[in-house]
Amino acid sequence: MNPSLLPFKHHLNKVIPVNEEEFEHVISYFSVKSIKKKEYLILPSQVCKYESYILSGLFQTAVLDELGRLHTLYFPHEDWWVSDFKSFKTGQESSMEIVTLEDAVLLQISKPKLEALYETFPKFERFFRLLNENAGIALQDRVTQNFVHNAEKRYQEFRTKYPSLQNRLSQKIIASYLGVTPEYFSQMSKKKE
Amino acid sequence: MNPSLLPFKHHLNKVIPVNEEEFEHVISYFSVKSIKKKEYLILPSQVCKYESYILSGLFQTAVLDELGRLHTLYFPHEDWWVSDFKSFKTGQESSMEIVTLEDAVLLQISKPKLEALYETFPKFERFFRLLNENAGIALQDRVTQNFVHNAEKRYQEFRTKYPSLQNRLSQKIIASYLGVTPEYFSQMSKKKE
DNA sequence: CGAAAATTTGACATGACTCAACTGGAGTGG
DNA sequence: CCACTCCAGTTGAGTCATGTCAAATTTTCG
Repeated sequence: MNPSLLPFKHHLNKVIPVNEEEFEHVISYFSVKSIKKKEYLILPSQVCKYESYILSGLFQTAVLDELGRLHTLYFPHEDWWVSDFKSFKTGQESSMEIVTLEDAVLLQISKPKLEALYETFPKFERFFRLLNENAGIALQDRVTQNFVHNAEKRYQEFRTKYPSLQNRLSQKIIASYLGVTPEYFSQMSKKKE
Repeated sequence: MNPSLLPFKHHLNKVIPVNEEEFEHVISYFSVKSIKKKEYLILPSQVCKYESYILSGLFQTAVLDELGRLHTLYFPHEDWWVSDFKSFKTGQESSMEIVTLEDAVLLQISKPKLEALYETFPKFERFFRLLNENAGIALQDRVTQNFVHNAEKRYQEFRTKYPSLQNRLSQKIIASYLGVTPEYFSQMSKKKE
């Protein structure tokens, strides 16, 4: 087995036990893709054709409002998945953009392949069920946080939750995740020293 | 078969084909529960022990902030599910409250029963995977809406998305869903005539 | 080095909140 | 069936968190 795929094997094994033979079977449904910093994985009005496991790299998934402002939903990074799962599931055009913030390597699976994999390896159905459960919890937490805390507290929460991301992101981009303007974010940070 | 269970059978059949025998098998894992208006299905610091399909009724799922203000996440109603799925999945104490806004009848399944059902009827694994996908999409839409629209537009969206709920909810409760105070909501509605 | 982008700063604007007072049902007990 | 209470809803004055715009400064990176 290609040793660069090891993180993916560990990722699977954290959720469902997979032996060597099964792993070879699963991996045959995926393809490797490299993508450079500042390239787009998805642009609005494209259809999301893949679910992508991130071997390395960092992304920003964001939506654009009518005034041209970008709002960041999350920052998918190594050992997690990236896609517009609404567009992937429904086949509709995406309304979000996904851009690479650091050079990345992905393992991609298309929808037909994924559906075939569910049939040939039913454990994968469970794997994606559990993945979706976790994603749902994270999203619900995000809705809750935005309700319950002001921008300053949200920033604190962000720092304690994702300490490793803090120095990989510009202030402008963190502001767009917190839902405030870069100007306000600047004042806010200054105040706290 | 008890005809009052028909909506549940249709609900399943919309996602996975289930014949009569299979349906009898599935239903044997569930129990019926009736709950009166203003009763609590979950209170903060309780553990959520069931996933509940709603045969009839209307709920409010909400979180309380440090200032004692209630923020509504959603309004589960007939032909959908209600639970604190984070607490259900992890076994941790819930941080939300789920209260009945109208008399309700539920079909409940406990975690051990659900796990047994996944084993005896693997199609159910797929059913819950698809359910979770839809829930994730709905939650992501909610995060997006809150970013992109101000309170007034969010109210318009709410009305077009859930026309049937509008007259079943008080203004105070709608305000807590939109993330504004009842006072501000009142002014906002007045302005729009 | 030079251009473009990120960040900072300050003056001003506004969406939304707070608090308090008032109105008007809805439900309850006598 | 009235009197009473209790919420929901309304209104208005004052305030605060956050946004807007524009200019200055610093950083990034080709």
